[in-house]
Amino acid sequence: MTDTDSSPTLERKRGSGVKMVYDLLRDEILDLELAPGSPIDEVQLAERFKMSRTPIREALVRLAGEGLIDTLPNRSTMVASIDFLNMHTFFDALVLMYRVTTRLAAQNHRPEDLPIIRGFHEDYAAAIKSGDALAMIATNAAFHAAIAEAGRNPYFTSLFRRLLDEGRRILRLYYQSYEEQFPQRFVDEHAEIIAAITARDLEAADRLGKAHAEQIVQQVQKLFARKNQLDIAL
Amino acid sequence: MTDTDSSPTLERKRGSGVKMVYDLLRDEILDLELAPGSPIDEVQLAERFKMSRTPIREALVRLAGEGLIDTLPNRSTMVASIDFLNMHTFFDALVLMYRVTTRLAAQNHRPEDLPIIRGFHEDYAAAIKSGDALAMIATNAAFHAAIAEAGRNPYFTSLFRRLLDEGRRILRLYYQSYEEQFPQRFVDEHAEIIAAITARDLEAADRLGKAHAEQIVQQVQKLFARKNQLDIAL
DNA sequence: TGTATTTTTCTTGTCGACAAGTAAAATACA
DNA sequence: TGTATTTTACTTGTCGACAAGAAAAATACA
Repeated sequence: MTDTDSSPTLERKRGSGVKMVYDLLRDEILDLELAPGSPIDEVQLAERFKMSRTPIREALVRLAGEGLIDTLPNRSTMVASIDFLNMHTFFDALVLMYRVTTRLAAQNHRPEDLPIIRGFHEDYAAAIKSGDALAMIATNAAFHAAIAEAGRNPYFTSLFRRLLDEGRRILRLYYQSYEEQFPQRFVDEHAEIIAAITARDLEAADRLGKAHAEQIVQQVQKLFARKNQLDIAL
Repeated sequence: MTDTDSSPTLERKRGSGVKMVYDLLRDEILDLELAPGSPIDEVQLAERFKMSRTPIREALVRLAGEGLIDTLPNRSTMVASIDFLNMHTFFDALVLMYRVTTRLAAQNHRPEDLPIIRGFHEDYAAAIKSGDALAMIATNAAFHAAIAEAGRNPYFTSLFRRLLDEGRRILRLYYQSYEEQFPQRFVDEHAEIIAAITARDLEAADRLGKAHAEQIVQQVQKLFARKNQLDIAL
């Protein structure tokens, strides 16, 4: 039974290997299961996934293209480090994309987009209630990604997704050490944003998106400052 | 002499093959030497560059990551087509990035950035004078990319580069059929932008960047409309 | 003991070959 | 002649093996 079901070698469809490796490594990187700077070994991955190095390599090339891993030619490849010194450039880009995607969603959304957005909104509220930090991070990102999709500008959406990914890493960094809650206020702000989008109120969506983004940035900076303080104290 | 110098097979350094293929294909795609939708054959490229399919493949994966080629699994891979229907999303993103990068350059540039920007400005003026459409397109993109670099936000810079690439393709599309000149006005606007950046005048840089971008968008839309008119007439 | 040089080891980059999957061509059939 | 089915041809995806480059280890030398 288990023999035929989970056959040890190959029961994989032809191009699915790379996607599987790509998705899994991506998640492990974003959840900090693979620490920034930690080495990535091709043969090790090949053994782990029971496939040759070729598809592994393809997945790594893709991850490198998105800046999630760094490659030193002829030497090693490792998980991209988090650039604390230039964190402000990240915040700048994040705030602007929150604004733009929310505004565009108010302008371009279609009726069928709203239930999807509301669904993630409820997931987020549930995550807040349960106090599951990882779920908060993930559902918040999904909520805003859905809004961006409704804005229907693939250039903004792809940059925004990249920023949300990077944000997932950064938040994970803090929420693994400190049991901190996202304030309830964020849930209310999400509700306001949905209302502005539904009403097609561009200016309100813009303003709320900006304010919400700045709240989140402040929250992260507060954690950042406190962590530094503790680090110095220890 | 020529035998040892240009030895027919391998005198290539170890990781340089992919880069060469990547750069060359990228240029051919952006200059429309490879038409959108035209097929890309791996073995053909392997023969052309006298290397195995592996490095070719890696270059293609990278190009696919940047959206320059589309891959149909198990079937074919071809040059990405230009999406005329959603051109406005491209223009929206382009205008915003012009604004943001120009503003940030006014804020964050260092003294050593200015000569580089001025250099591309002169190249652009020369291209306008000589009437070389391709050089106009290339030097204009280089000018604004340099400004973006001076703004020192890698997230904006990378999106902006992607947009400038796509713009290079679109402009190339029109300037191959119509011998049109970029107006002299663009040169003057470039000079104003440099002045605003040098003076660290954020608001002026923002305003000029936006106005300049909208000028360019208008220019393209004018060509676009005229082409459609001609297409209908024929 | 400390430094320079050689050797070894380990990782990545490239290759040629084969297998899987798809589209086109050829064949069979009505 | 027109359609369904089989066969062929061609392209991509994967594999195992080998070669090049760089770091680490070992050796030689002062």
